[in-house]
Amino acid sequence: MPHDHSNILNHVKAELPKDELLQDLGDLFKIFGDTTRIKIMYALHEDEMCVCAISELLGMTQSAVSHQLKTLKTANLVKSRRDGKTIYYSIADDHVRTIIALGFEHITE
Amino acid sequence: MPHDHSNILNHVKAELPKDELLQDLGDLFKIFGDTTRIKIMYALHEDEMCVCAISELLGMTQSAVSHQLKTLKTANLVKSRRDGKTIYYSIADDHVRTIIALGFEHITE
DNA sequence: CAAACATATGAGCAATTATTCATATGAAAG
DNA sequence: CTTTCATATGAATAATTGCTCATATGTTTG
Repeated sequence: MPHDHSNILNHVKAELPKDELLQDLGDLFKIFGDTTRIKIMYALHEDEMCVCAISELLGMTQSAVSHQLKTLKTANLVKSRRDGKTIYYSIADDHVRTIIALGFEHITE
Repeated sequence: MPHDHSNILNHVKAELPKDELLQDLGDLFKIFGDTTRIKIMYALHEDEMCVCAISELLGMTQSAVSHQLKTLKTANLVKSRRDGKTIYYSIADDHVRTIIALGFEHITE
């Protein structure tokens, strides 16, 4: 007879947030889970930058960077402002900085 | 003539961690970027659990759960101990809890 | 030692996704 | 109003990855 877990299961089930929320949480971290996007966020850590500066920094196509910036913006991780022809991107809020900093701590110990 | 970014670029380049580290950081978050793994980590939030309890909780194959637990363990996000036939998994360190909590904050505001 | 239980693992398939390429939009300059 | 610069976007491709299925490993019990 396989062993029983009803005690633990009932307890954990009560604590576990709704599926939809956990899905959103996964989707959020999925966005952090790409080197290009991490580099972009790290680059914007201190100051705003325009798209072509970012592509130059990363040695990547303007198109590729634009695609990723859109992903980041949709997730409210970066924001943008227009100044004439150029568009400047910057970090949307401090959660982004803190999450990255924590991740950094984890891998560098 | 395209506009120049040498000032910003020099500054940011100096601040940016090495590629390898940023890659590792992305790889770490990639692991948080899956609903199943998020659920597992959340379930282990308070207490340890054995593999079959986790699969029962998530309504997933033991095999699928085992595969994900391996991923989590390789990344030092969970640890395990054996007690007879069963193996209990638990959260490896507090970074995991904090990172999830921060992600939660970000999406629920 | 054989049977039952708990977990791990390898190969394969299906789905997701990051980049590229071509092109579109939008703004300033001449 | 045409050209140039800056950015955005859609479609297609290549690579990654989560799950399934079959099977292996490890542990206890009879």
